[in-house]
Amino acid sequence: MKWQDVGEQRCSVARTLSVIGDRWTMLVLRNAFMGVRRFDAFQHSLGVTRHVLSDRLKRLVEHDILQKVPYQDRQERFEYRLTSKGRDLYPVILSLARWGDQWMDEGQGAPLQVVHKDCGKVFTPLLVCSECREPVHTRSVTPIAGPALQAIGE
Amino acid sequence: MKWQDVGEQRCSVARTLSVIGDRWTMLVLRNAFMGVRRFDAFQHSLGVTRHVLSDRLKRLVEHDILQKVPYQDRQERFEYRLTSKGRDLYPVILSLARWGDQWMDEGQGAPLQVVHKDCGKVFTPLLVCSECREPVHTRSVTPIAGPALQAIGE
DNA sequence: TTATCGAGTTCCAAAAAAGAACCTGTATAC
DNA sequence: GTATACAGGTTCTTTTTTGGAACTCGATAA
Repeated sequence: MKWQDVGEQRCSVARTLSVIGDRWTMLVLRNAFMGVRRFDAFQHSLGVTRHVLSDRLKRLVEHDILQKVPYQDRQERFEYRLTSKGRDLYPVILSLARWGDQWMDEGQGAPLQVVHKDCGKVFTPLLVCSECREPVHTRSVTPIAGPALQAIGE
Repeated sequence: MKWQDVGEQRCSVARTLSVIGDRWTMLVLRNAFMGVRRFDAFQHSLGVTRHVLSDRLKRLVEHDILQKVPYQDRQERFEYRLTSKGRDLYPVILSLARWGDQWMDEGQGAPLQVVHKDCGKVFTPLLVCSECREPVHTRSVTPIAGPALQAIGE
């Protein structure tokens, strides 16, 4: 199967990955969350080739994850900002960071920590059930067919 | 920068992505969470080439995310099972699925829903602060240098 | 005896990424 | 008024990675 076809599967993970699942895109987003907005800033901070960066930014804009906003009049210059669709990827980035902190830290602890402004404490992100607010683990979950699958009788 | 070098950055997201951040690995893991364990089952369910699958499984085993477990004696056959390090990636997969449900559903709703056995309800995964249990958003978070960075005086 | 299965490996062509150089308007320095 | 810098790309060539299909290998079933 070609990678382009992955996005057409009836699976939300596959659809998501077809947009942001390539090598560099997620790192572009990480930097966007850290406040990076301009082409050259992305390029220097990531070390990705300009070619690939250009391509990825274009794709993120097409998918309305980033938005090109002009910041200069005389000569048109744009910066790339997260849209609400893009900001909504924060749990993904935080989950990746959390896992890296825990399993890839080489015994040194997290390189960055996050403070929750609302309560003022250093925290770790925790994935909980929206209904009972208890942490969710593999074993405590059962998948069932959702509306999109029920509709086609599967 | 070459992709191999990404894992050496002092960033947990980069380190994580250097292991699981390529096109197919995350889909392999999604299927592992759905109970897939054998080579051919992965291959058929994903449509990935055997070559790439073989390579990705090898890498996941090297990084102790999957474990090869023999399930047959006469001729050695193995199945791939998630280790605890691997199971700990569940929040990542759930976050990806959640985002896809919300933004890539083409108006049809989620293909799969998840039931939380502990409370018996269909839920959406929610990322909360480990300290105050309130949902975490981009704007309510401040990153600070963690132990690994403080140690080298940055 | 031939066929099949599971779990790969090998080979070749096609696609994508790396790396570097080049382009294009503006602005600023000399 | 020429030279240089800068932001934001594009073009080019080389290297890596995929995609696709065929082949291997030992064990078993028909």
